[in-house]
Amino acid sequence: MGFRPEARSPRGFIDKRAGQIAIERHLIATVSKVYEDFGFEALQTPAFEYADALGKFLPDSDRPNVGVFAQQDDDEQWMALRYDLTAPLARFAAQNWETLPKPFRRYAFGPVWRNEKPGPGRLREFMQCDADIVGSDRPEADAEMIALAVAGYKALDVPVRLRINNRKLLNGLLASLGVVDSVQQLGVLRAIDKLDRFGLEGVALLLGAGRKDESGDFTKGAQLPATAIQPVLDFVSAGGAATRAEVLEKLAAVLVNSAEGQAGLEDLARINTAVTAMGVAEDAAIFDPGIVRGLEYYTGPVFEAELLLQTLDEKGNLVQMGSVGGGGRYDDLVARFTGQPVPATGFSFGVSRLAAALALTGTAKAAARGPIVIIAFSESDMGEYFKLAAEIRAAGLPAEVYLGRSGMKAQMKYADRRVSPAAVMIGEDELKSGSVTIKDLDLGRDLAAQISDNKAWREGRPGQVTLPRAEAIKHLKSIVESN
RNA sequence: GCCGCCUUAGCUCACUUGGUAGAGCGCCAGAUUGUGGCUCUGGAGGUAGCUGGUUCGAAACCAGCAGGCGGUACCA
Repeated sequence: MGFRPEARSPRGFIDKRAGQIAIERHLIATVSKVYEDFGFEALQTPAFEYADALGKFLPDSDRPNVGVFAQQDDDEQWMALRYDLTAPLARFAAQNWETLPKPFRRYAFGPVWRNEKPGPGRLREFMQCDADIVGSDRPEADAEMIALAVAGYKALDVPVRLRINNRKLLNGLLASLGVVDSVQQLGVLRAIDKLDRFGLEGVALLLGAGRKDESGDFTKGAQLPATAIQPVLDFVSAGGAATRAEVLEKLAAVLVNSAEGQAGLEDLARINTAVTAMGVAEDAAIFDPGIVRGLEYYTGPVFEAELLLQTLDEKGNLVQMGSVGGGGRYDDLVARFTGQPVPATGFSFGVSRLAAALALTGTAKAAARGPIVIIAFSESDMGEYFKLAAEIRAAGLPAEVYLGRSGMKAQMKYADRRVSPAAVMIGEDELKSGSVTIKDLDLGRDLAAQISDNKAWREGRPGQVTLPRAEAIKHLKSIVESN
């Protein structure tokens, strides 16, 4: 033999087995149903888009794969795998704008790819499930995204708190403090975004000179003067109030001399009225001025879904999951294509992260049961086995004939490993008497817990019955239905 | 991208300051002509991440690279 490749998946990419797939499918099906209930139509767009359609992270010939996975088509045009579902929607909406019913409400799910450093809970290929409204500038459209998200997590039975902010508040704050330099503005927003990780003290350092982290690395701050730092801290601290209306009152006091801030508060007030009308509880969706999200992308209200479950890894360490969904208003995305301003707002469920979190917490246990396994005794009787398999399948139960070449013991082990409900034996004895032997593997496992002697275990044949061939299907059904 | 730690069997890890590798778990088989688990017995499986250097001799010491973990930056 020559070169042998190492069997491994590329970093940041994972294999998903039956259990994980079942969880993801459940999540997507449940969320899709909620989206459809809210009047969103399904849309599927390709994995690849022309790179210029994906937005500002354009690959160029020097650095084609920064952030995205890109390649050149044979006509030399750059194509890239989509990094979210929103950019393809903007492209689709622009391309079909004349004929679409407006406002256009669509949902979509599927994998997205990001070419960046992977980490726990951060893969380079992951699943999203999005709903967006294109063509409505009403705050009530944002309110509906919030109600939709809350309904989605509720349908999934996942405890989540939605945190809501408005970019206009942040812009108003910056304006009232006289922060006009765009680099400094970004610095302030990034500092605020770190609130949940570094606390008020950490944010204060990042707003000022800068902060040194545990590894000794120094992060340069936004260089705000001390007189400007305190108002920012006051602003982000205003989220502590009990109700949405109370948070708005506190923020109004901080933002008195800012027109844009007042406009942002007006948006949030109308959102509050609408979500309250839709029955969204105060603790399910809160206003939190510390939420920032994607810079230079969102233009109005922004949302982030925080998982309220503590997730532990195999070693019992607390896992920092990050947000399990988010969204907001992005009024400039479609305009990139058409030149016409088109307001839009949306929400995205982080399906892969949710699935990972649920798998870790055991909330969704992967009960991936195998098929009924028909033991293969002899070459000459294979026809009998397949005949029975067909009958079992016709009765609506998954079944397979063992197709390896190992002996009886290995076949039982195989059925055990597949987590099969039952093994079926048609050997010489059964053929002669027109019977079948069926072993209930779950029952056998339970009975075995009380048997330590191997001989008793083998000869006792726990969970096993031999009965007339005609009764096989009925018995198998009762076994499957009992677990 | 930057900082720190790490890399030995499929997995988790040992190998007293350099003398060419071991355990547990897992896997396969037998004890048990047609029976999962337990127990016992046996077996397979390693170029010690890669490349180069120091040395009579390197898994161990040094350098570079790759990969992993943690932090940080970025995150549409």
